[in-house]
Amino acid sequence: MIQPIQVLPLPTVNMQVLRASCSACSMHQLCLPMGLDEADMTRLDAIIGRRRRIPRDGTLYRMGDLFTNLYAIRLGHFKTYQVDVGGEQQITGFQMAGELLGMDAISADRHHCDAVALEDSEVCEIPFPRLEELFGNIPTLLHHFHRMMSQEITREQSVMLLLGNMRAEQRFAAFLVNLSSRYAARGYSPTNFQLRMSREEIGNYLGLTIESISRLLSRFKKEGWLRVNNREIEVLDPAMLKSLAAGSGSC
Amino acid sequence: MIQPIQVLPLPTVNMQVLRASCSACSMHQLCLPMGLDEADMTRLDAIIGRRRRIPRDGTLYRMGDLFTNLYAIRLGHFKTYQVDVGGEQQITGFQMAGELLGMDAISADRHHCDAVALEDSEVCEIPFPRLEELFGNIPTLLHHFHRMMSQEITREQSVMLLLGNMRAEQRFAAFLVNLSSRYAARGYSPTNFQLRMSREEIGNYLGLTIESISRLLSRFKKEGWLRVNNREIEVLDPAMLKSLAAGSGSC
DNA sequence: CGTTCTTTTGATGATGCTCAACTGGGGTGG
DNA sequence: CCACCCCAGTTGAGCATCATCAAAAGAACG
Repeated sequence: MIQPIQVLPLPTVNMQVLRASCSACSMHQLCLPMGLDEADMTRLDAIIGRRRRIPRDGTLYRMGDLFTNLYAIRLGHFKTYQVDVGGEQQITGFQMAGELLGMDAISADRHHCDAVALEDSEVCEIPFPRLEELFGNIPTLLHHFHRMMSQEITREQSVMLLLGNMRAEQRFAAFLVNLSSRYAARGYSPTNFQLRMSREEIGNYLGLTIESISRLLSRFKKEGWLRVNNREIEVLDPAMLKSLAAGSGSC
Repeated sequence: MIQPIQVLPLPTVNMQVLRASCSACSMHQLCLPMGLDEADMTRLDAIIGRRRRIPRDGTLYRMGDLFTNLYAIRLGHFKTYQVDVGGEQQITGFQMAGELLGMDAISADRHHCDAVALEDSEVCEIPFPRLEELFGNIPTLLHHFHRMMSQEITREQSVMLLLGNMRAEQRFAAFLVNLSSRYAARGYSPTNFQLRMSREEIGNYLGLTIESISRLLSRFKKEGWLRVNNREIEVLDPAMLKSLAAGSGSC
């Protein structure tokens, strides 16, 4: 991916103003501009104001913040989580490049969760009111936007299935299979990748404790299904993981 | 609600062709036409083809069915559930009048779950391609549609929080509080209502067993927080339920 | 090299599941 | 009308899974 050379005049952190361009972005086959022709992509580019860098552990938005933008992840990884009244956090998703953040905020005009970068990341800011104006003129864009929202709904339904019905082993296998396929869709190896999140974050997402995750990793390693080195994962037996995730663990 | 008098010429079940009219529907303040003026509501009415009756336990659509329509519930209650490879079902939601069914199907052009009526019900069929055409002309409608999809996303996130973080008692209290507030929004009593779903379905939804639900009901009754008679619920201590749902159960 | 945070591993225990028996209401047929 | 069945729900006893608590071992960082 070609990065324009930058001269940085004392940049305020997080506020790097770089022209975002969908046509030049390697993610445009997965992201919002999918399927647009040159002309329409230019019109989309015109409303995307700037790219914004978020450092590791930096917050993109917080629950309760006024909703003005959607964010397309251009680079890096994020987590989103809700905080309940008791202060407990529940991670509702891990997002990677090409995915859209903030769709849950449309309903109440305020963000419904926190979004935090798991590593140094970059997003494209998409002012939602201007995007809505574009919808009237580019039906393809609108349709694809609906697909992305719908996809978020089905993704969450799958997590509900996971949290409601699966045992620990199955949850964790499903988690790995999911990551694997998403990396594959981005042209990365489905068998060798880095976990960008801590054991604790994985556990939180899966409704398990950090200790359980650690034990599962150890066991999967011992069984020869994985090679594990800190956050470096090598999947040795993808078929086995898939069958575990499908629930045929004990059969 | 005024029902037009019908002469029924050997109606095929489920295929009752009745003109649906948003303007005459008591749910239009909650449903898709929310906020539309007379003229736009008429245009929406024009594309809504028919009302369809679904008897108790009748299937509105099945996972894998081609996606052609959204459905607005006019009357009655539904459940949606996913079936995993092992044949286990996970209920992903209970829907009531004024709510929209089928939004999860947009992403893949096929339904992603089954929708089944919990009692004799009626829906309005909304052909999605025609709705999309309308979006170009009625920005208010589009915006509200986005709010409804977004609301579904936040709803599911709350269920993830529930399934991932809460203990049984808290889950069940949250479930009751949720039902209560939805009935209130529809002008029904928030303290006296009928459960339309079985104990087993509640348990499935909450990631618990039927026995646990039964025990929780007995305990809530014993504590004096509820009066229970089969599926008839009377909430005696709404504040207590809310505080349980918020996680201050043991404090 | 020490400090701190993350992860691993072990021992113990509680929450909620499984299995089983029983109750009660509603419908059916004698 | 009553006997019976069937299904949904209730209640109890024992147990498994995963959480909790504790301690030690590795990484990461200055």
